[in-house]
Amino acid sequence: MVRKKVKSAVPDTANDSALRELVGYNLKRAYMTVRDDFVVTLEKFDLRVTTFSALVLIVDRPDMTQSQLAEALSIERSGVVLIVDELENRELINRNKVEGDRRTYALRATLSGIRFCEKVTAAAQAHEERVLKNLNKKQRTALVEILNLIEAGGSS
Amino acid sequence: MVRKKVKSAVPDTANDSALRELVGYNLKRAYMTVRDDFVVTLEKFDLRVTTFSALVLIVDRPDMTQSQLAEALSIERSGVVLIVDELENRELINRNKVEGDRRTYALRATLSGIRFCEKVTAAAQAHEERVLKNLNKKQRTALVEILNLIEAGGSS
DNA sequence: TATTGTTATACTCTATAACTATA
DNA sequence: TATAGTTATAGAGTATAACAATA
Repeated sequence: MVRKKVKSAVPDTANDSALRELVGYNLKRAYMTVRDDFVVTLEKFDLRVTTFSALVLIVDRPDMTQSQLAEALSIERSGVVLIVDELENRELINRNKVEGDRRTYALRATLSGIRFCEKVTAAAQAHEERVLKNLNKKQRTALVEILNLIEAGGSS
Repeated sequence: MVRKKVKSAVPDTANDSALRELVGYNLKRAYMTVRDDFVVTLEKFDLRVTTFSALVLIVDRPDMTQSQLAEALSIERSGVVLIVDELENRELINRNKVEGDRRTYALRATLSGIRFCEKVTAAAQAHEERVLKNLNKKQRTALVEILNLIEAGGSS
């Protein structure tokens, strides 16, 4: 049977006006919107968001260690192992020996890793255009500035 | 041994400048900052974020159904069952019979549920003050406006 | 046939803890 | 003693799929 309201005091949409009073709720909703589209974007490259971030960080900063990567990604070292394993198995990065400290690896992107990263980054930029199409340049700048103020407040 | 750099071309902090170019990355970082503090805030009430949202929605809109709640929370109906179970076990809400459709429940907060919700909401507002302390009134308004533009773009 | 709520199960992501090898 | 990386395991949170009751 098709849903049919005959008479009722109850509307059939939720009322989230109280939650909307919280900035955090609006932040979460927008974040989810962006993330959902980004996840779909990265699926074409068989990448998860964190794996993409890891690759970009390694490309951007050759010879970083796994512990530094864990710190940057805000995850545990044990989680980094799996991510680095995958990137290495796909020959996008290498674990290189470090002279003077045989405990650590210097992570470095391969040539194909760098090229791959460039392609994915282009797709990420297209994703951003898509998902931020309602915002003009000034709004995007203002948004990032405010977001960074929030992030800066978290550590104080 | 204390970590001691003698000489090295490699800085010991990560470089996320490439990721910072993506609005989504800044959005995620700020979201994580806010969420982490909110999770701690809600722990005192033995609530998870989604359970809190569910309670507020039910208080705000008496007699909504579980399916409507699932839609509003953007989760599956099966997940709502567990959340409603918990809220009901804690006597914060009731599952009431609906005349004319014996399949559905009308969810309604109890008196103590409403009072509890008010207390948690006050704590949530204090949390927001804390986490948004770096933003003035104008910035908060601008932020929500821009976030809502992003969210609106997701459905188009 | 379609929908609501339910259950059982599986999956994704991450944390925790214990371990090794090195420092 | 402390640190880097590793492994095994567990937990949180959610989705999927199948089901009974009802529409």
